[in-house]
Amino acid sequence: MIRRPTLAVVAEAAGVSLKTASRVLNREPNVADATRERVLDAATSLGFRRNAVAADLARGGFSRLVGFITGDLANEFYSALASGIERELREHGLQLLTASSDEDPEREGSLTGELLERRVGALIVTPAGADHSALRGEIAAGLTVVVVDRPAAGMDVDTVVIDNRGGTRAAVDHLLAHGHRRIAFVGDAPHLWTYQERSAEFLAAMQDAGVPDAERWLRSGAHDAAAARDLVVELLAAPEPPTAVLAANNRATVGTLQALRDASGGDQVAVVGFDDFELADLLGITVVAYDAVEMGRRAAELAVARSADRDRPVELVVLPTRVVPRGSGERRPR
Amino acid sequence: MIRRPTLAVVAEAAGVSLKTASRVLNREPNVADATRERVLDAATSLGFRRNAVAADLARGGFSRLVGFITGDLANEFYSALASGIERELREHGLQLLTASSDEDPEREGSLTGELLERRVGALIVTPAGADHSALRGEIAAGLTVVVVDRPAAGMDVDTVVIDNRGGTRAAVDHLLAHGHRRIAFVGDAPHLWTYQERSAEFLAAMQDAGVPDAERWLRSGAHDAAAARDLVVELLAAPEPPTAVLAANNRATVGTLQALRDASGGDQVAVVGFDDFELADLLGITVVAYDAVEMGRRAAELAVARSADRDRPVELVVLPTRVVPRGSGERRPR
DNA sequence: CTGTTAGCGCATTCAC
DNA sequence: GTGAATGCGCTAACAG
Repeated sequence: MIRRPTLAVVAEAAGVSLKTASRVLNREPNVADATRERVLDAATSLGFRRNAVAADLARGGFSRLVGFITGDLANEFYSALASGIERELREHGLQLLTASSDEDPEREGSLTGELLERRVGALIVTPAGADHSALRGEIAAGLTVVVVDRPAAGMDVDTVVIDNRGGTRAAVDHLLAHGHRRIAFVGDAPHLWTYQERSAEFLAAMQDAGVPDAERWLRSGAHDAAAARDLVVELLAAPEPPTAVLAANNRATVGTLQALRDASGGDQVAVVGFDDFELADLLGITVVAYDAVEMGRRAAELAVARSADRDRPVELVVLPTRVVPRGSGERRPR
Repeated sequence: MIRRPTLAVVAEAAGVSLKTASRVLNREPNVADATRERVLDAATSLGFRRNAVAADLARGGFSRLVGFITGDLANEFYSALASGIERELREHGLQLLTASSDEDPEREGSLTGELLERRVGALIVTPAGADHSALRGEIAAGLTVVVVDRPAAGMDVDTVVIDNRGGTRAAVDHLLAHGHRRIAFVGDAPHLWTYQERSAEFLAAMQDAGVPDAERWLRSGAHDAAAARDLVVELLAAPEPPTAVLAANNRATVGTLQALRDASGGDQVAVVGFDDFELADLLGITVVAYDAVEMGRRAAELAVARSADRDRPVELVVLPTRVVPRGSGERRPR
């Protein structure tokens, strides 16, 4: 285990002071070309590599790391976010530190702590719980926090979300335009902000279309595909079965498709899913799509901007969605 | 922007020396209970948070960070890896630093540099290129490197891969057992180690089965779904069209399915895909499956083990695969 | 059980 | 253009 050369060693080898070596390696001006080259030569021949840990400590304040606390890295939505975040950070010479909360508020809290110990310059969070008192204190202490996917209740921070209401409205209108009236909404946990937004807009759109009591076809609890399937099976067996289903997220879509595959006449039921997925094209599933990578990129952008200017106004970025027709959403009721 | 209290401040508030405060906060023994409590009280009331940057520097050597260089974080395979890695690292008090190489060897090199500056204790890499000269030097200098998914040519490091040959053999045998002889293999870029393993075993298995000239049905270049589709379309139009297709990765599987959907009689062709995917179940696609999260976990485990014992023998972990029959692989030739 | 003395590797004054 | 001195916040020997 060889010891890495330090700046001091490089400086000595080049016959200059530590500070001059530091200037060269940080590309600072006011160094004679000859000196610069001597230092550079010494550095490469010694295999010097700067120590970012020491540099960050010396500089004081924050490190050049940004933390990302996500619900579940293995979920394709969150990994798309991470990908966009990482790409944008890199442009600014920042590195990404990721951590999974497993959607557990308590874990989210302890992860926040660990990342803060690392003195991250900013924290990008997909809030799991409702209580962010810990974070609030940190923000007061100067921490940059950006929230993605869902707003953090009661916190005045930069936020990036998609246009949940617009997407839902467009999906419902799409189905209405194809002649459907009995449209079901299959959503996940009622306490999620995205559920609330989407379900509320669903009801509003139905009401605007003159369909009374749309609550009949409103279901929640589809936190996974199996639960969604059960909900759809039950809907189909009810007195007034829906002729179309709006699945409120990608897991709900999978469950819906499973239920329809198994049901007699299931292939007659129209389906629109929220969230695009790779095989939707192959399966011919109409979806409400948006760009998750861009979402991450924008979040990172906001984090960088606020770190540079703590006094800028808090921003709320709402990304557009669009309906992508692929067949399943264009079936007409019989 | 408030200044965080340091250990020294906490110590003073508690009326003890810096070192004693350090002992308490690091849960070291040999501190009187009364003292311990005084320090803890001071720490919490001051809102103290240890500075991991300073701690790592003082400890010297490496930081408590582990780097992961992946091909593309947005790809579900890599994000599953990342998820497994992160989970295992957390158990050991380590944090994960992720970076995407975009499968570009040059980028892989510069990312390696950046992570090393951060003094990561270990590097987990999905090697993009063939040249790892930079890494080799670092390993000599004491860096722990673990390689996942594909071995790094000419480097004697801990490695985690799946049983590509066994999986391929099982898939071919599965198709043979269902009566197929004209089996096609649709693989991605020929320079990829996984391609070489899988294609070689495909040919060997065919030969063992007494099918001559299986090269007729061997294709490469399916780096994305569109390319795979073209390859399959061409295969089906040839004089001796295959009655079954073994798609060598998840993108190839998608392309194959697209081609079969569009071809007349395509629904007669059997399909087995390498790599499982969420909707394979719904689509009834038989696949060669394995556990990518576990793969990441094992890699992290190896990284931790080697960091603790630099002299342990280099390990090669080969994870099992299994054929999951779902219908598409059980069709018999007509 | 507790405190003192030195650094870790670098950046940052301020001189020269 | 260049350098000497000082400190970032903490850990690590040693002493007491």
